[in-house]
Amino acid sequence: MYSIGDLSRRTGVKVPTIRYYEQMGLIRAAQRSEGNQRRYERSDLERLAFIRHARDLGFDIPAIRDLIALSHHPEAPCSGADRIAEDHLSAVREKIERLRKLEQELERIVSHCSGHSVEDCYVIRALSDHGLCEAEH
Amino acid sequence: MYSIGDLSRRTGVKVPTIRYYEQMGLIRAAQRSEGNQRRYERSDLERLAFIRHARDLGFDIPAIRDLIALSHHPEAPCSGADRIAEDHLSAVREKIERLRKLEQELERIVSHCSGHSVEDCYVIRALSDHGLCEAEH
DNA sequence: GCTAATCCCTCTAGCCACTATAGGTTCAAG
DNA sequence: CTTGAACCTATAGTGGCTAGAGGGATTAGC
Repeated sequence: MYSIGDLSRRTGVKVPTIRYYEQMGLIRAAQRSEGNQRRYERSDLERLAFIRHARDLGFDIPAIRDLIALSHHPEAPCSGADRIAEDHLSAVREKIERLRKLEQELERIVSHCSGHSVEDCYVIRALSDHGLCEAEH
Repeated sequence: MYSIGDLSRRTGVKVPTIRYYEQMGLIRAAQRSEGNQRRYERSDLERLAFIRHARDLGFDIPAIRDLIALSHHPEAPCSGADRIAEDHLSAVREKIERLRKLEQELERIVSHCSGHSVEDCYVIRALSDHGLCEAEH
C-alpha cells in the first residue's frame, strides 16, 4: 500500500496532479485509510507511470483516456492506438513546422538589427511594418 | 474614426481580443461615442497592427508591453528590444528542440508497431514500459 | 419618423493541465 | 503523548483568448 506521497515520489507526478488525474477520471478513486487518506496498490502505480509517460510524450488527457481504455482490451485490434499516436505525431510535426518558420523570421529580424537606437532598430521597425516580413504569418 | 469592428476587420484581430488587449494595457482605453461605443484613430490602428504582428511572432503580452514602451523612446539604445527578440528566439529554439525529440520518439514508437492486437501493440507497450524508450524525457 | 438589422456594450464563465493557497485532519516516529 | 510531516477538501489563479447572456447604439432604407 502506497500513500499519495509514495506514488508521487515513485512516478515523479506531483501530489496535486495525482488528485487532478483522479478527478479527470484517468485513475480510479483510490481506497481510503480509516482517516480518509488515499491508499494505492501496485496497479495504480503502473497506471500512473503509464500516464506520466504519455504526458511526457505530449498526449493530452482525452487521448490518454482512450489509450487506457484500449489497453484494457488486449484482444482488440491495435489500429485505434496506432491512430492516436499517428495523429499526435502529425500534430507535433505541424507545431515544429510552424515554429521553424517563426525561428527563421525571428533570426532574420534579429540579425538585421545593427541599429544603435530604437529609432532605427530593425526589431521595432519589422514589428511596425508588415512589409518587412519574408514569410506570411 | 474607426469603430471596434472596423479595427477588427483592418487588423484581423477579433473584437473581443481588442477589448482584452485594452484590459491588459496594450492599447489605451479608446475615446467613446455619445452612446459609449469605442472610437479609434489611425494611431490605434497602427499600434494594434504592431501587437498583432508581435503575437503572430509568438511574443507574449508582457514582452509586447515592453516593446511598445521601448518604441516610445526613439533615442534610447535598441539593445533592450534586441534582447527581447533574442530571448524569444532562444525560447523558440528550445521548443523546437524539445518537439524534435518528441517527434523522434513518437516516430520510433509508431514505426515499431506492426502488431495486430492491443496485446502486442508497441504503442501501448512503449507507454507501459519506460525501458523501451530511447531518449529520456 | 420608424423599423429592422447589425453592431456594440458589460459581465461572467470556459478552455487546458496543472499549481498554489488556506484552513483543517491524520499519521508515524520518538 | 507529542510533534512535525504528510494528508485532506475547496477554491482561485496561470495565458491568451473565446463564447454566451442580456441588454443598448447605430445606421440604412422606407
